[in-house]
Amino acid sequence: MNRLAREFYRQDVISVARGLLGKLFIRDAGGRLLCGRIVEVEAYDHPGDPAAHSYNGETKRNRVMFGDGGFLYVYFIYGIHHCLNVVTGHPGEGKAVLLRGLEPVRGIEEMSLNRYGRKISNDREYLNLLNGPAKIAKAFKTDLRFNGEDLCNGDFYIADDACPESFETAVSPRIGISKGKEMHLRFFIKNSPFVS
DNA sequence: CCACGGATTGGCT
DNA sequence: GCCAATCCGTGGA
Repeated sequence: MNRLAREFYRQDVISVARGLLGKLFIRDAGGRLLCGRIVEVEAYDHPGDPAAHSYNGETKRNRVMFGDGGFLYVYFIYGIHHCLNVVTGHPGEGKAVLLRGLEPVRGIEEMSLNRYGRKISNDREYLNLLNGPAKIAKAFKTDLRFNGEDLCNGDFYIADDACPESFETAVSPRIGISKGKEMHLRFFIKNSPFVS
Protein backbone atom coordinates (compact mmCIF):
# COMPACT_ATOMS: atom_id res chain seq x y z
CA MET A 1 0.00 0.00 0.00
CA ASN A 2 1.25 3.45 -0.90
CA ARG A 3 1.05 5.35 2.36
CA LEU A 4 0.36 9.08 1.98
CA ALA A 5 3.35 11.25 2.83
CA ARG A 6 3.62 14.03 5.42
CA GLU A 7 3.24 16.79 2.84
CA PHE A 8 -0.29 15.66 1.99
CA TYR A 9 -1.38 16.41 5.55
CA ARG A 10 0.46 19.73 5.66
CA GLN A 11 -1.94 21.35 3.21
CA ASP A 12 -4.76 23.57 4.43
CA VAL A 13 -7.43 21.66 6.30
CA ILE A 14 -10.15 22.01 3.65
CA SER A 15 -7.88 20.67 0.91
CA VAL A 16 -6.97 17.73 3.11
CA ALA A 17 -10.61 17.08 3.96
CA ARG A 18 -11.60 17.07 0.29
CA GLY A 19 -8.49 15.10 -0.62
CA LEU A 20 -9.25 12.37 1.90
CA LEU A 21 -12.50 11.44 0.15
CA GLY A 22 -12.00 8.25 -1.82
CA LYS A 23 -8.76 7.39 0.01
CA LEU A 24 -8.30 4.26 2.11
CA PHE A 25 -8.01 4.41 5.90
CA ILE A 26 -6.05 1.38 7.06
CA ARG A 27 -5.01 -0.25 10.31
CA ASP A 28 -2.51 -3.08 10.37
CA ALA A 29 -3.84 -5.05 13.32
CA GLY A 30 -1.06 -7.52 13.90
CA GLY A 31 -0.72 -8.40 10.21
CA ARG A 32 -4.46 -8.36 9.50
CA LEU A 33 -5.51 -5.29 7.55
CA LEU A 34 -8.64 -3.38 8.47
CA CYS A 35 -9.54 -1.00 5.68
CA GLY A 36 -12.30 1.41 4.70
CA ARG A 37 -12.78 3.89 1.87
CA ILE A 38 -13.33 7.40 3.21
CA VAL A 39 -16.70 8.75 2.07
CA GLU A 40 -17.48 11.45 4.68
CA VAL A 41 -15.34 13.88 6.70
CA GLU A 42 -15.59 17.19 8.57
CA ALA A 43 -12.96 19.93 8.80
CA TYR A 44 -12.27 21.75 12.09
CA ASP A 45 -10.60 24.98 11.11
CA HIS A 46 -8.91 26.70 14.04
CA PRO A 47 -8.76 29.64 14.69
CA GLY A 48 -12.19 31.14 14.28
CA ASP A 49 -14.06 27.84 14.39
CA PRO A 50 -16.07 27.65 17.64
CA ALA A 51 -16.83 23.96 17.07
CA ALA A 52 -13.15 22.95 17.03
CA HIS A 53 -11.71 21.38 20.17
CA SER A 54 -8.76 23.70 19.68
CA TYR A 55 -10.95 26.84 19.82
CA ASN A 56 -9.89 27.88 23.33
CA GLY A 57 -6.23 27.08 22.83
CA GLU A 58 -4.02 24.14 23.60
CA THR A 59 -4.94 21.84 26.49
CA LYS A 60 -3.89 18.39 27.57
CA ARG A 61 -6.81 16.87 25.67
CA ASN A 62 -6.24 18.59 22.31
CA ARG A 63 -2.46 18.87 22.31
CA VAL A 64 -2.11 16.46 19.37
CA MET A 65 -4.24 18.82 17.27
CA PHE A 66 -1.57 21.47 17.79
CA GLY A 67 1.20 19.20 16.57
CA ASP A 68 2.39 18.45 13.05
CA GLY A 69 0.09 17.24 10.27
CA GLY A 70 -0.29 13.51 9.66
CA PHE A 71 -0.95 12.37 13.22
CA LEU A 72 -4.07 10.73 14.63
CA TYR A 73 -6.09 12.79 17.13
CA VAL A 74 -8.40 10.51 19.14
CA TYR A 75 -10.89 11.92 21.62
CA PHE A 76 -13.38 10.39 24.05
CA ILE A 77 -16.95 11.70 24.07
CA TYR A 78 -20.27 11.18 25.91
CA GLY A 79 -18.61 8.80 28.34
CA ILE A 80 -18.81 6.00 25.78
CA HIS A 81 -17.48 6.83 22.37
CA HIS A 82 -14.18 7.55 20.66
CA CYS A 83 -13.73 9.51 17.43
CA LEU A 84 -10.79 9.64 15.02
CA ASN A 85 -9.30 12.74 13.43
CA VAL A 86 -6.43 13.42 11.06
CA VAL A 87 -4.31 16.40 12.12
CA THR A 88 -3.54 18.78 9.26
CA GLY A 89 -1.21 21.72 8.63
CA HIS A 90 1.85 22.59 10.68
CA PRO A 91 2.75 22.63 14.38
CA GLY A 92 0.72 25.25 16.24
CA GLU A 93 -2.19 25.42 13.79
CA GLY A 94 -4.68 23.27 15.69
CA LYS A 95 -6.60 21.94 12.68
CA ALA A 96 -7.96 18.47 12.05
CA VAL A 97 -10.34 16.41 9.93
CA LEU A 98 -12.90 14.12 11.59
CA LEU A 99 -13.54 10.76 9.92
CA ARG A 100 -17.33 10.41 9.79
CA GLY A 101 -18.07 7.72 7.23
CA LEU A 102 -16.19 4.82 5.59
CA GLU A 103 -17.16 2.17 3.05
CA PRO A 104 -16.03 -1.26 4.27
CA VAL A 105 -13.22 -2.63 2.08
CA ARG A 106 -11.13 -5.18 3.92
CA GLY A 107 -11.13 -6.97 7.26
CA ILE A 108 -14.91 -6.69 7.27
CA GLU A 109 -15.46 -9.77 9.39
CA GLU A 110 -13.03 -8.57 12.06
CA MET A 111 -14.53 -5.07 12.04
CA SER A 112 -17.98 -6.62 12.44
CA LEU A 113 -16.75 -8.62 15.43
CA ASN A 114 -15.42 -5.42 16.96
CA ARG A 115 -18.74 -3.61 16.36
CA TYR A 116 -21.44 -6.23 16.82
CA GLY A 117 -19.61 -9.10 18.50
CA ARG A 118 -20.43 -11.35 15.53
CA LYS A 119 -20.45 -11.54 11.76
CA ILE A 120 -22.64 -9.26 9.68
CA SER A 121 -26.01 -10.91 9.14
CA ASN A 122 -27.90 -8.51 6.87
CA ASP A 123 -27.57 -5.51 4.55
CA ARG A 124 -28.47 -3.01 7.25
CA GLU A 125 -25.58 -4.14 9.44
CA TYR A 126 -23.24 -3.88 6.46
CA LEU A 127 -24.33 -0.32 5.64
CA ASN A 128 -24.16 0.69 9.32
CA LEU A 129 -20.73 -0.83 9.99
CA LEU A 130 -18.71 2.38 9.48
CA ASN A 131 -21.26 5.18 8.88
CA GLY A 132 -20.52 7.31 11.93
CA PRO A 133 -17.40 8.62 13.68
CA ALA A 134 -17.71 6.49 16.81
CA LYS A 135 -18.62 3.44 14.73
CA ILE A 136 -15.34 3.79 12.86
CA ALA A 137 -13.35 4.00 16.09
CA LYS A 138 -15.10 0.93 17.48
CA ALA A 139 -14.74 -1.15 14.31
CA PHE A 140 -11.04 -0.29 14.13
CA LYS A 141 -10.75 -1.01 17.88
CA THR A 142 -9.21 2.38 18.45
CA ASP A 143 -9.23 4.22 21.78
CA LEU A 144 -7.19 6.92 23.55
CA ARG A 145 -4.11 4.73 23.58
CA PHE A 146 -3.76 5.57 19.89
CA ASN A 147 -4.04 9.33 20.32
CA GLY A 148 -0.92 10.77 18.67
CA GLU A 149 -0.19 7.82 16.36
CA ASP A 150 1.87 8.85 13.34
CA LEU A 151 0.02 8.07 10.11
CA CYS A 152 3.33 8.31 8.24
CA ASN A 153 5.06 5.70 10.38
CA GLY A 154 3.09 3.05 12.24
CA ASP A 155 0.13 0.69 12.12
CA PHE A 156 -2.39 3.34 11.07
CA TYR A 157 -2.16 5.04 7.69
CA ILE A 158 -4.02 6.40 4.70
CA ALA A 159 -3.38 5.34 1.11
CA ASP A 160 -4.60 6.04 -2.39
CA ASP A 161 -7.19 3.63 -3.72
CA ALA A 162 -5.46 1.49 -6.36
CA CYS A 163 -8.62 1.57 -8.51
CA PRO A 164 -10.26 4.88 -7.68
CA GLU A 165 -13.88 5.37 -8.67
CA SER A 166 -14.91 8.81 -9.88
CA PHE A 167 -17.30 10.69 -7.60
CA GLU A 168 -18.81 14.07 -6.92
CA THR A 169 -18.07 15.86 -3.67
CA ALA A 170 -20.99 17.31 -1.72
CA VAL A 171 -20.71 19.99 0.99
CA SER A 172 -22.95 20.72 3.98
CA PRO A 173 -22.92 22.07 7.54
CA ARG A 174 -21.34 19.78 10.13
CA ILE A 175 -23.37 17.36 12.24
CA GLY A 176 -23.95 17.34 15.97
CA ILE A 177 -22.32 20.63 16.86
CA SER A 178 -23.91 23.52 18.78
CA LYS A 179 -21.64 26.33 17.55
CA GLY A 180 -20.29 26.99 14.07
CA LYS A 181 -23.39 25.47 12.46
CA GLU A 182 -23.29 27.99 9.63
CA MET A 183 -19.87 26.86 8.40
CA HIS A 184 -20.02 24.41 5.51
CA LEU A 185 -17.18 22.11 6.46
CA ARG A 186 -18.70 18.67 6.01
CA PHE A 187 -17.59 16.94 2.83
CA PHE A 188 -18.94 13.66 1.51
CA ILE A 189 -19.19 11.54 -1.60
CA LYS A 190 -22.49 12.29 -3.26
CA ASN A 191 -24.83 9.28 -3.41
CA SER A 192 -22.60 7.05 -1.27
CA PRO A 193 -24.80 4.71 0.80
CA PHE A 194 -22.12 4.67 3.49
CA VAL A 195 -22.56 8.31 4.53
CA SER A 196 -23.90 8.76 8.09
C1' DC B 1 -12.80 20.69 44.71
C1' DC B 2 -16.97 20.30 42.13
C1' DA B 3 -20.23 20.82 38.32
C1' DC B 4 -21.05 20.67 33.64
C1' DG B 5 -21.51 19.21 28.92
C1' DG B 6 -19.99 17.01 24.77
C1' DA B 7 -17.54 16.65 16.78
C1' DT B 8 -22.67 9.93 19.35
C1' DT B 9 -25.19 5.86 19.33
C1' DG B 10 -28.86 2.50 19.82
C1' DG B 11 -33.00 1.31 21.81
C1' DC B 12 -37.62 2.41 22.88
C1' DT B 13 -42.13 5.10 22.34
C1' DG C 1 -38.57 11.36 17.36
C1' DC C 2 -36.79 11.17 22.10
C1' DC C 3 -33.64 10.02 25.53
C1' DA C 4 -30.34 7.58 28.51
C1' DA C 5 -25.71 5.87 28.79
C1' DT C 6 -21.32 7.17 31.12
C1' DC C 7 -16.81 9.64 31.98
C1' DC C 8 -13.14 12.70 31.64
C1' DG C 9 -11.38 17.19 30.50
C1' DT C 10 -12.16 21.69 31.44
C1' DG C 11 -13.14 25.89 33.80
C1' DG C 12 -14.70 28.39 37.65
C1' DA C 13 -14.93 28.76 42.96
